[in-house]
Amino acid sequence: MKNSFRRITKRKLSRSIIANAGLELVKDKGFDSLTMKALADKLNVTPMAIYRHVSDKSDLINSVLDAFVCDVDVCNHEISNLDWKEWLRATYTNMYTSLKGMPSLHPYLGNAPRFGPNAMEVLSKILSVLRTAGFNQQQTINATSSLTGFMIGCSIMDTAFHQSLSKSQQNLYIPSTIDSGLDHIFTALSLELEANNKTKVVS
Amino acid sequence: MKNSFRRITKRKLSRSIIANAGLELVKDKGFDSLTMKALADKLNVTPMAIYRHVSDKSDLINSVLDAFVCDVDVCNHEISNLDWKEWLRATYTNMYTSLKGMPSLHPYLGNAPRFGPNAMEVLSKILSVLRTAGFNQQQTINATSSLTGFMIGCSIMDTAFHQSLSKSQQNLYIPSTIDSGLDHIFTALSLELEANNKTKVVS
DNA sequence: ACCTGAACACCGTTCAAGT
DNA sequence: ACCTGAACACCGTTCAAGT
Repeated sequence: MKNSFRRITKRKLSRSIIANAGLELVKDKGFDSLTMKALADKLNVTPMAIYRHVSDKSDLINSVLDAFVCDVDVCNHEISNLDWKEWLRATYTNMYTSLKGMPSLHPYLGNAPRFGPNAMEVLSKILSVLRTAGFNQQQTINATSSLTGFMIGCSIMDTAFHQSLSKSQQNLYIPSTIDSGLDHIFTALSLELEANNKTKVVS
Repeated sequence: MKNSFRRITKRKLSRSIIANAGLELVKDKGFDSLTMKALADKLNVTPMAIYRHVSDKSDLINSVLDAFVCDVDVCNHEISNLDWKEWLRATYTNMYTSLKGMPSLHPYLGNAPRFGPNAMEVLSKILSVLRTAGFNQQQTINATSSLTGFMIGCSIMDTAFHQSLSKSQQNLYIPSTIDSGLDHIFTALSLELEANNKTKVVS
């Protein structure tokens, strides 16, 4: 009785509760609003209470980013039903769309964030899809780097491009979707895979 | 006499002097060291003197970024001597190498920076090379977006990837150069161009 | 173990004042 | 026109103290 009471009243905070509250804050009021004080107010605690669960602000940001990855759930489509290309297209398009919808997170991406557990899970799924498709280890790393780099850069660039053009240029600019770039990469990856299969038959 | 005296003693500051001092500060002491106070100390003025030439901190950052673009001079190779692919490869490799060498600038890239005059000059050169090569307007925009997005994303990712792997994984990880990704994109662009030329011949 | 309260050094930015 | 000096609200973070 006494124990269950303490279990309820204590431990109001946890790393994941903090991360999700932080994500909500960024969602609602943007990048700059994620401060220790604002987050503490949202959680009805003192700013210092947060430091019991995250080591510092950059640790907080990393866990918010990982909460975001978990939230958008980019890999919710079945692997088995699609070939590698379609699966990757769906996955990266999901990521891209999610990121574009949340430009407040962009500033964090440049800060060499550490991949959290959720991001790592997505990453390992991508790697395994590529390996299963027939790419060797180095090709898999290169492909993942190309795709991920392109997806992130593209979502950042689209925003930057648009802001940089003068008023008169803005109606000229048709924002590029991520599709054409993915087409570029997939075309090249397919060729790479064909070459792999040929040398396999020969040897 | 009096006028020339005033011209020398006054106007110690200018937008470009401030931008270059800011760039030096970031170069030497990293991202976090670019504060109004530190910059003012470097220039031997009061923090407030800077506000006469830049409107606020984000304006300062944009001008520092543009000073960086000017500094690295990515387009110093001749257009005429190379075909479009080689010229673009050289340009984007230059940018990538410069950015990798200055991770302190990465955080700014996520902040949807406004392209300054120097960046705009580079951008227009790239666009013109693609148009001259035979791409239509939409293809040119798509290609530029692919290449630039990939280049930026790749330099950010490489750093993030490396930091995220555990110690035991780190020796497994071979950092992907930008080359393979550019290969991917160029392969696809070449196919696109071939298709363009075919339809031209037909019509 | 978990949270609070007071304090610290620093940040960007404002305003009125000097020359 | 260009720069200074003092002040303001806010930031992340520390430390010792409470329960």
